[in-house]
Amino acid sequence: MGAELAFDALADPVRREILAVLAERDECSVTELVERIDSVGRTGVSSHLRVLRSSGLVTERKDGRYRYYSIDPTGPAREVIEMLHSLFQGALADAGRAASEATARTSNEARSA
Amino acid sequence: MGAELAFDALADPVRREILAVLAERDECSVTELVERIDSVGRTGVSSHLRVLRSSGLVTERKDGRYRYYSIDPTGPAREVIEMLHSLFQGALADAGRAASEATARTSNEARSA
DNA sequence: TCGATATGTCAATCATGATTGACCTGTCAA
DNA sequence: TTGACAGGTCAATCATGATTGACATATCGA
Repeated sequence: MGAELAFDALADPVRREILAVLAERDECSVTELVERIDSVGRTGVSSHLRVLRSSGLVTERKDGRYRYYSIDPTGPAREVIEMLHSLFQGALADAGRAASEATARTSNEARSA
Repeated sequence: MGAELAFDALADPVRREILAVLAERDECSVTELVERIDSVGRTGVSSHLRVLRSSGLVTERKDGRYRYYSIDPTGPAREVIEMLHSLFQGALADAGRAASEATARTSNEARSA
């Protein structure tokens, strides 16, 4: 449910760039973000922030005329990571088991870890 | 890099549905997938499989006239999960300290880093 | 060989989203 | 109060992608 919007939000490279900036700084005003992001202008950043906000990946704190954005890890972000684990970690376990069996039988390097 | 295509591939709900089917079955032919996926027709499934294939999230094994698809956890999938961790786990650690007693009832293996 | 099956590809259509300039609102500082 | 600043919203443009029917290719079975 929430993961739906989150996956969509994560698909855009500009939004991932915004998230990366927010990840290294604790909080960030919109102007700071605009200074950091070169690929789009202020309107674009604002538009992407709306998507990130409504997806639940970031939170907004209003203080005077500033709006401070920060990453919200308690929402769909966790859901997304758990979904990816359930999608890929099973096959990862299978691949690991198959690789160990293969290395046990024949010393053959088929997978690059 | 590889994660770029993977994030894009993961954004579509039909592709996530395909991945979910592949996650519960070990291998799957295209026809099996088409039977499982109702939202799009055979051409759509094939188109989505191409995106998933070129993103590195799935692998293809050809056998006669069948093509068996399976999840590839050794590629960008791992990269995506790691990137999401680096984006959200810092803030998650901060929030987790405050809610550590709340999450004590569920077994979390996130601490085994 | 011939027909049926499995699957990919192409072209066209259609919907969605990214980007931007212009404009509006609210807030601070003088 | 007024001007400057922070930020959102709107309408328009433009690019990208999702979907499908038609066609092509390859393989199996009779």
